[in-house]
Amino acid sequence: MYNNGGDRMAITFEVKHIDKQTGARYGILHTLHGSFETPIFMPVGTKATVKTLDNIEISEVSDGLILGNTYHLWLQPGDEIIKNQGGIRGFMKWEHALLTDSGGFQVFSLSDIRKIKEEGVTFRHHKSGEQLFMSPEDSIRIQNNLGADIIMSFDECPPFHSSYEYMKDSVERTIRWAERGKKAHQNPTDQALFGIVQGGPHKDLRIMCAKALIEMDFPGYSIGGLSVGESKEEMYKVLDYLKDVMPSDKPRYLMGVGTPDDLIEGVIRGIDMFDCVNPTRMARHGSAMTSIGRIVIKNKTYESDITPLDPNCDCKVCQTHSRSYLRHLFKSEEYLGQRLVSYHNLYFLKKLMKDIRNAILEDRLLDFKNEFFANYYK
RNA sequence: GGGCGGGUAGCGAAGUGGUUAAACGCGACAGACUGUAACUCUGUUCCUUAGGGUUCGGCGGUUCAAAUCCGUCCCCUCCCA
Repeated sequence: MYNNGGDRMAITFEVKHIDKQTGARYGILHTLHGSFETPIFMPVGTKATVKTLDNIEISEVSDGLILGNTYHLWLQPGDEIIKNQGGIRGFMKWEHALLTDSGGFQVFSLSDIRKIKEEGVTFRHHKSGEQLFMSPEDSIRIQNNLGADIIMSFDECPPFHSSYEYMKDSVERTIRWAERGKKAHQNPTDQALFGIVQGGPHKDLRIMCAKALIEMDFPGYSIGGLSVGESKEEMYKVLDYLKDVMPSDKPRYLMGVGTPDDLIEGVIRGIDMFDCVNPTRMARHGSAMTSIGRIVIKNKTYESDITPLDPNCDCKVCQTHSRSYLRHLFKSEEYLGQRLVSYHNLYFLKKLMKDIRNAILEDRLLDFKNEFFANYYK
């Protein structure tokens, strides 16, 4: 259908409606394993598991598109093993769509145990200490083996407040790596490779990076290097810089963002796709996302509270269990607590994205935002 | 009845004369968490009107100074009768 050249495309993207109040986009993202309404939130399943949940539950609390991670699956169990079982989809028996991150984020999160060179990144294995090396070509090769519908360029995710000189060098290298990755990509008709825009807080570097990637013509573009410790204002500013630079007919993916307020603000700034570990990590640490704000379910105040986690939620956890019971599960270190709150948090974001999409279709996203924040604190 | 060891903050447990309100662990109470090195990490945890005050089974001593030394009493473990 929308495939430029006549060849099969791994993904196609249609923008169906633009919200008159904010300019936010409603669209459909077609993959070979399902079509998805956007804006969409994608739960993170780093090691081919959305922590604590099984596939049925993941299906219930996602729209059918989840993440895996190149670096972690490369180390364990190894991408060849996964390839031989039909990729991540066959390996974990996930019937829907997948996206893999390239390992670029680990260049940031594992910064103490890695070295960056033009050729690629040397890591020290975080458990064994063994020397590892990943080039942009390696990352793509591994992602070809993992077989996700959407894959990412190998980038450097630099600290947000690196010096301008460092950031410029880093961005230029990330662009070269994107080019190398694109050349190494073996099956672009099955897997859509996205370029990742870096540049920290700098408008000129962000725009330069975006333009260079657009020149290479990727089927979608990611925005990286955000939600790494900078303020929300700084993050929103970067999105504003890029809003009119990024191609309007390609999906825009804001990597690593997933607080309710950031999702709304991101959508308003033209973002179509999000992922984040926040809902599941917070859940495992005993915090719930609710329509009135964050609830730390471990707190003593919920000891005898027989109301549901979120009184406005219709998920099975809120329909069944009390805050008192959930708090008890956490205080007594029972795994079920982590599972139930993970389920609820993802459901909450799924519902939020649904509400956002409806608001866009009805040209009232700004009203929706104001209503949402009227009840929501923190 | 005799002998040994012991009683330290909510619990466990260091400390055997002087920066010791007392290590550390657990528990408790808070906080953090945004492309997952994460069931992880951080802080507080005798009282306080924040100046101080009162502590290491009880009472009484020694000393400039005691959880630490001495006497005595109470309680606990184990062993012998």
